Formats: sequence, C-alpha cells, structure tokens
Amino acid sequence: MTNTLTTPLYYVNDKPHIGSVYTTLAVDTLARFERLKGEEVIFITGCDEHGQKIQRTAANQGVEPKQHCDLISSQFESNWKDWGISNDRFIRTTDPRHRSIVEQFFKRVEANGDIIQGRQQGWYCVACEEYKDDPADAVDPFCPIHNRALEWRDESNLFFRLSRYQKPIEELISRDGFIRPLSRRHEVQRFVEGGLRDFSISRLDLPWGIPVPGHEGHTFYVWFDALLGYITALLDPDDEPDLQTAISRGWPSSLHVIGKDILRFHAVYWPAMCLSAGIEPPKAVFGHGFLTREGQKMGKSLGNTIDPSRLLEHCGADAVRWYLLRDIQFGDDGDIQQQRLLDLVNNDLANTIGNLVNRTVAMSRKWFDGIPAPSSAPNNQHPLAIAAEAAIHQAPSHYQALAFHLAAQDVLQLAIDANGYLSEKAPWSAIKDPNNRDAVAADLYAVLETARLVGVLLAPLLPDLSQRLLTQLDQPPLDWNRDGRWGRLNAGQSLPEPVPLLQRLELEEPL
RNA sequence: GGCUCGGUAGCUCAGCUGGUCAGAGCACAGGAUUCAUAACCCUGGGGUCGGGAGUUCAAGUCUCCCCCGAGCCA
Repeated sequence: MTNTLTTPLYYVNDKPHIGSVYTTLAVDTLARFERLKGEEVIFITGCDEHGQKIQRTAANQGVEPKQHCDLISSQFESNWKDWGISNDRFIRTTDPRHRSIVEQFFKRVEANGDIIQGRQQGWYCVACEEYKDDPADAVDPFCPIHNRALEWRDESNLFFRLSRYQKPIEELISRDGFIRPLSRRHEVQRFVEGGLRDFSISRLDLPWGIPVPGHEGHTFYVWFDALLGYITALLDPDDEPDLQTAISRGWPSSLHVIGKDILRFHAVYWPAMCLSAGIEPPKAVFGHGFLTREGQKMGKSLGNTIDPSRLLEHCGADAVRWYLLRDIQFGDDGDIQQQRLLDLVNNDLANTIGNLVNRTVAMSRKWFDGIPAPSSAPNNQHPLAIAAEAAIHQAPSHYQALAFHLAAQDVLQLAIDANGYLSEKAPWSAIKDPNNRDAVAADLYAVLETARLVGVLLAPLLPDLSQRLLTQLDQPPLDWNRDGRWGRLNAGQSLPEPVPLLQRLELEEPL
C-alpha cells in the first residue's frame, strides 16, 4: 500500500518563506520515517500557480504570468534540493497534464449534478482569493489579513453544491484522526455545524486559469484546481493524464500536512469535492501552527522575515531541522529565537550527541584500535541496552504521530544516558589498571552501540547528521529494521579517525 | 459581540480524572573531571502556578468573575 504524503502546493506569489520550509521539513521527516520502516511513500510537494493574484503580480513586474511562475517555481524546486528534501514529486498546477485531470474531475462533479449557475456579489480580497463578509454598503472595507482594500465583485459564477455534503462532511470530520491536532477539529466542526454553503468555483474574465470546459469565459477558481494537484502529481512520468490512472497510483492520500490557515479548504471543501467526483476523500489532514520571530509576527512590512536560504547557509539543514522540529510541538504555534536556536543546536547536537560520538570513538581507537571486543559483549540487560530499548520503542511511535519534538527528546535522552554512563564508569581512569581492560572494553562497546542507535533513530529527523554519525562508526548503509536493535556493532572492527559531527554554531549578527 | 485555546522559574514548556505537583531543558552560579568539539558529569539559586472570590479536610489541578494573548465565527 502506498502512503501519499503532501505539503501544500505553495502559491507562487513570492519565493519560499520560512513557513513553507517548516511544513516541508516536517513532511520530509515523516516521509523518511515511513520509507525507513519499509513502506512505499509518494511524497508530493509543488506549486499552485493560477489565480488573479499571480496575474497581477506578474503584471506588476512587467512579465507574463507563465514567466513569473516559471521563475518562482524553479526557486521552490531548487530550494528543496538545497534543503535535501526527499520529495518524490514536484507538481505545478500549470502542468498541461494537470489541466486534463481538472477537466475530467470537473466533468464528474458536473455529471453528478453538483455544478450550478449562481450569482455572487460581495467584497473580494484578491490576496486571499476569497469573498469577505463585509456588508454591501461598507465604505472602503479592507482585508484584515492583508491590510489592503477589498474590491467589489458582482459575478455570475459556477457554484459547487457543497451544501449537499453537509452530512458526509460532518461524519468525515468527526472521525478520529481525520483532523489533527484535535484542537483544530473543534474549530472546523463548529464551522460545519453552521451549515455549509455552496461556493463559487469559477471566475469570469480571468485569463490566468484553467478554462472550465463547456462554460465559455469561465476559468476555474484557484482553490478548485489547486488541490487537484495532489492527484495529478500521482501520475507516473509517462502516464497519460487520466484521472482514474492517477487515482490508482496512490489515492486516497494518507495525509495532507498544511498550515492552519488553509485547514478548512482541506478538511471541508476538498473532501466534498472528492466525494462528488466519486473519489475517496483524503485519510487525514494535519494543520500545524505558525511561526513567529522573537515574539513578533513575521512580515515584509515589519521587515523581520527570515530568509530561508540565509538560514540554511549559516546553520545548515540539520541545525534548522533540529531546532524547528525539536523545540516546537508540531501543531502548536512556535517562536523562532536566534539565541535559543544556537543554544539547542550547540547543546544537543554538538555537545551531547556530537561530543559523545567523538570522545567514545577516540577512546576506542586509543585503547582498542577500534570497536572493543570484550570477552562477553553487553547484552540486552545492560543499562544502556534498556535505555536504548525505550527509545527504540518510543521514537517510532512519536514519529508516526508527528510528535517530532518527542521523538527528538527520546533520542536525545539516550545520548544523555550514554554520557552519564561514561562519567560513572570513567574508563579514562579505569584503563590505567590493566586488570580493568576487559571491563573498559565492555563499557566502551556499550556506549558505542548506544551512539550507533542514536544515529539510527535520528535518521528521519536529521538525515545528514545521522549518516555522518553512522559513517564514523563505519556502518553500512542504514537498514532501519535490521539496524534498529541492540548489539549490531561488530566487535574488533576498526574505526576511522573521529571528526566532529557538527561544528558549534556561532552567529554574531542577526539572521 | 459569541465561542475555542492559552497565561506555571529570565526563556521554551511538562504537570491525566484535585492530596510529594511546585517540575524539566536552556540560561546563570559553584564544584568535579580530563576520554572529548573549553565538551561531559554533579550541585545550587530562583516561581504567592495571570488577578480575585468560592467549593473542599485538601486546588496550577474544580466553579464563577475579571485582565492579557492567540484563533475561529459574526
């Protein structure tokens, strides 16, 4: 069975921001985890490129929409390469195959009687691509989110009969685990209880969009075609753009990870559209929180945004992944603080884990020419084996639950235990007495083995650091199921000279 | 305006159905140690648990009111 995991398809109004990186890092971690378990994963990300806002942004820059989209989406694509994201697909909603999928999907919905003609008037925010509830006689209303003037619209549009799906949607969102975290489910439930209203799915006179087949002059509303990108993305490279084929490749998706702002689209509108087209709705949606910086909202007007490329360049992917996923409970809002980033990365990764590996490898090489071979290797009753067993059990379930901060702490605790064990045994003193040699060998073996498991369990979260760690222990390419057990280390094997796993970060200037 | 979720040490947060629940990590201070990336290990200071009232033998932990923050809806 295929696990289809998605990030949002990011809107190409601007280059990637830290929030997109955050979401994508999280899904990447989950995708890596599931692959390591041996499951088949299709990890989808991409760009959403239609809509009036894009058309205007392009116009403002004096370029064609297509040109603008090409530029921004290529920035996204290369950005994910720079971050080492393991996405299997990168879908653009301007992909010709996508248009075909959207048309097929629409025809199903229409054939099902769920498309009707309607008239919509009201105040519209182009940035939100959404009608607002301001009264018709409002004077100069503005969008509180974008702080810009709303535009009056009076259009004859096509509507999707969402109202017909009241019951099925209520049933769907009440399912355990469909909307996570739980706190956000209540929000959506209350919205749905208020009664679902049909919503318009087309725009008139908007050239930058997919034409609605059979309805001259209409193009699809960006929210109608955008999420279908998840399905288009499932097509294999040489598949014909056939809806049924795409679905057979990995639908329903097992999880859409999104920011909390677009939860309703994913948890209500989108599943209803799927139902209408006779397609299973996604199995789950996870709406995570927003990031602030030093206690403040980030925004261009405030001039306090974080440039992801700069962050990556200064800190490296491991450090950023660790900080964002270990320090912020995934789902909650989080605050990015530079000092804390430095403290956590240096303490946890450089000192606790990095130095553990470094000191242990150094001792093993110095006194045993490699992995020590005690007369009897520490078995699974060894205190560190017991500690490791706990981590081996807990970390995977935490990864699975997207509780990355807990998974991180599980692994970190294991490294802390190993450091404590070293202090307790003080092999550097014990080794001075030749009679202790075998005991020291056993102690070091146990600590090395613990360090190895730290590397194994860290693989989804910190793929690069994990690999460097396992390389220091001269391990073969990771096989999670084989390697995630106590006692895999080959006694007597030589070890390469240790290299610090992660340099301590030093940043004088603000990021 | 209605509703939801938060407000616990300088910072980030644990504290389930009320009775070692006043905690962890970071930061800070002191000590110990030298295998190691001035790392690791140990110890310590510090909080009237947003404010007030109430229920109870007993309340961060329940009830009510108020203040502050975030959010959903109108």
